[in-house]
Amino acid sequence: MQILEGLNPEQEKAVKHFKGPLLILAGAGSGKTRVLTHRIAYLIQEYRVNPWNILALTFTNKAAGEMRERVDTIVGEHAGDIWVSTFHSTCVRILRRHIEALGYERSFTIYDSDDQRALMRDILKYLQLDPKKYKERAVLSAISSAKDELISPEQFEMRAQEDYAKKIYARCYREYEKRLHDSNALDFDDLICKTIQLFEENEDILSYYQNRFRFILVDEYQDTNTAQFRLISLMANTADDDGSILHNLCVVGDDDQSIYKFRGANIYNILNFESQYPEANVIKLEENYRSTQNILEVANAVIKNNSVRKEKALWTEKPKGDAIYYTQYLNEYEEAGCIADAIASVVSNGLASYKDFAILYRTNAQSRVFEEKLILQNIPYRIVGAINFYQRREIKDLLAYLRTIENGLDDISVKRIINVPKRGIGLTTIDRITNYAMEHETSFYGALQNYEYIDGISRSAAKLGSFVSLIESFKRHLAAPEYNLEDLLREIIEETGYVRLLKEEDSEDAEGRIENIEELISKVVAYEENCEEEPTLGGFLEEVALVADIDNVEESSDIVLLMTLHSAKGLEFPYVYLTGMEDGIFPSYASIMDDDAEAVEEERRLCYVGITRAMQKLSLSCARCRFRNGEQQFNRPSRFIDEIPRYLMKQCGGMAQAAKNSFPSDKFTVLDSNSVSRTSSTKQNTTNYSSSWNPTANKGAKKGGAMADSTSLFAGNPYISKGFGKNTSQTKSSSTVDYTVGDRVSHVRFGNGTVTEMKDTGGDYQVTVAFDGDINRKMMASFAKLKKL
DNA sequence: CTCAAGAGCCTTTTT
DNA sequence: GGCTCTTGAG
Repeated sequence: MQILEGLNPEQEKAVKHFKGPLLILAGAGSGKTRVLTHRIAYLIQEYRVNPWNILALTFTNKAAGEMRERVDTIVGEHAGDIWVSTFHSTCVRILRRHIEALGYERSFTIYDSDDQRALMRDILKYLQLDPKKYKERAVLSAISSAKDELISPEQFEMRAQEDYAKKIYARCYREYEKRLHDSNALDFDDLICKTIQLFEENEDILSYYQNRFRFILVDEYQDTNTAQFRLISLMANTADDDGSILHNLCVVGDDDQSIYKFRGANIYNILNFESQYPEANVIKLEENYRSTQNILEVANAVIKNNSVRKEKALWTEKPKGDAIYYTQYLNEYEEAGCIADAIASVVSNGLASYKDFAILYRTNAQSRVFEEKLILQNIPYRIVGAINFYQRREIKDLLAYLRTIENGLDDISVKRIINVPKRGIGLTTIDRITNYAMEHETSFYGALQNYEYIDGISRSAAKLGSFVSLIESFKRHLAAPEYNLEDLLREIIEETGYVRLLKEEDSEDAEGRIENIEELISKVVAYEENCEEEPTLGGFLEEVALVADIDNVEESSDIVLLMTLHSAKGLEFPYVYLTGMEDGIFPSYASIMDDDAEAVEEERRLCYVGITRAMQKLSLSCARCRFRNGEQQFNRPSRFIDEIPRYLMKQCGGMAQAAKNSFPSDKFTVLDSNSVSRTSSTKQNTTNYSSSWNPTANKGAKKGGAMADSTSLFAGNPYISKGFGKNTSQTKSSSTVDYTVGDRVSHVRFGNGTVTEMKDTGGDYQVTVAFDGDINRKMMASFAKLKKL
């Protein structure tokens, strides 16, 4: 039997399982996608299940696409009938067919977080709430959590009891729901919730889908929230041939990789699966096919500190592999610089190519320094996440035109473009139109169409009129046969002068925007060409609304990837840099301060995810200080570093001495050069700092040699490379500072000032200077290069 | 109505 | 440090 070939006994058991609920606890790198795809193939070929009856759910389009591809190759014919897609796309597909039953039109718009914020801003203004006390984000996140837990505005209000703030939230929630409905729009959470509502209120529709999806498979089950669980359990209620009810539900997940609590993910969905479905089979996949033994040992050592988890231990038949590298740098610039150097060096030695590397960090804000240093080294890279292509201003503007054409009730989109590009329609006019719309219970665009009847806008009337006729002409043209979406988009750009105005700006910024717009045009063209059904404006907008940045990462391009740990889930790389390993960064300050002790456990799971991305080499790093929110911050190494057994780690970088001085009470003791050579017996001696740690020195090393291989990963510390020798602490010891509190000093950039404070931070001074002109600055003595006057 | 400068907030993570 | 929103002058 070909389908079972190459599977281990546990995997085979999972693939062969037929009816009834199945929980597969799949550790990182244990081949879960393989099990899912082979299981689908087995269902079809061995159990004669109609492909049409299979639904596979994932969280990202990328995961769905990969599964689709693999299923297609094993299943071959009729694979297209299998429904493989994300939760959100699945729901949109269902809603596009049936949403009229809920009082929406099929052309509904999907609001992203920017739209949600714009809408909430309007609402807070309308309810005349103090914007200092009630923040859009806070209100929206309360609403989102409520929706994830399937709590309606009415239930929310009841629960608020006498809590004043909660009652206000409840009012916002209710108004928000009303406005979404009036705008014929759904937010991300609604896609799931409205589908549930549809099923619960329409038994015929539900039973259609129950019959259709006789076998349901869910990937990354640990990330499902309460609503998603409800959705799945509603559908997975299939009447068997003998009339008995079956739950043909196969979920795959790893509780140790549950990292989306902030998005409502309920880890107890996976922890309690067996009590929800007492008849469930449970299979554990613990053999890892991805990482070396050392990497796995580190991962296990960290994750075992969590109390809320199912006991399991990953193992592998792979060799021990390299030690895990750990370096404490002076600051984030040194960290990024050394990593960039190291990558350049490994690649130029032909040991790996750019695409083998990933730089991971906790927050998107950390990416900038890496970007800077990679550019310096001419290393091709791509930052994943940060700003999604479709969130860029110029793209959202043009999409707002398209959305206005598709769904005129979408007030947020109409308001976005009514004065973009500038048409001389100001805030006062917009407010008047809004009021008119309220009074006459019509949409903003509806009011706009009646502009002649609105009081007090005489001066802008002509402008409003031409805006309306512009939109109407777009609509008319689109209705014409032979006229396609590309024509429409080009016409919008032409008629509004959007690109022309950008060209007149003649700035670098504008140039980038024009490039993005060209990219958008090609995305429209690609959609029209690849679309499986008849391409429509609604179809395009839907596709665009549901893509994540990670979905657009192409495997073929040879570039270094930079991304958050969250984005990295599900990916693997030969070389992984886990950066910013500092208490306060990772685990985040918020999680450390959280009343709920489980908050740090979630961070630890995130750390586990990061570690298990690495196939061959894993490097951990932190910085003693870094800039955050405009000021310098000092952090001790992450508590997760403490949790890693020392014998697995190879301490790198010349900061050993400084680190020791700086954190004498830390549990983690920095290795000295002797213990480095002792613990790294599997490798050649690497204690000769001055030669082997210098990336330029490595260029002369024999290609593929163990030394170049293992040491070049860390380019070490700039003081050494620059030839200062081993006495690192000398270069910034107190002896070089000839000023003290009260002295007048001068700085290259900030000019003259007076020293107001000096703190010994272990090997260096943190100096606070009051510069003339009322600027106070904290800086490190070793970098500030202050001159005594 | 538009533009420029200043204030304030932010940074935990995203479909 | 940077982005967005507010404020005030033209």
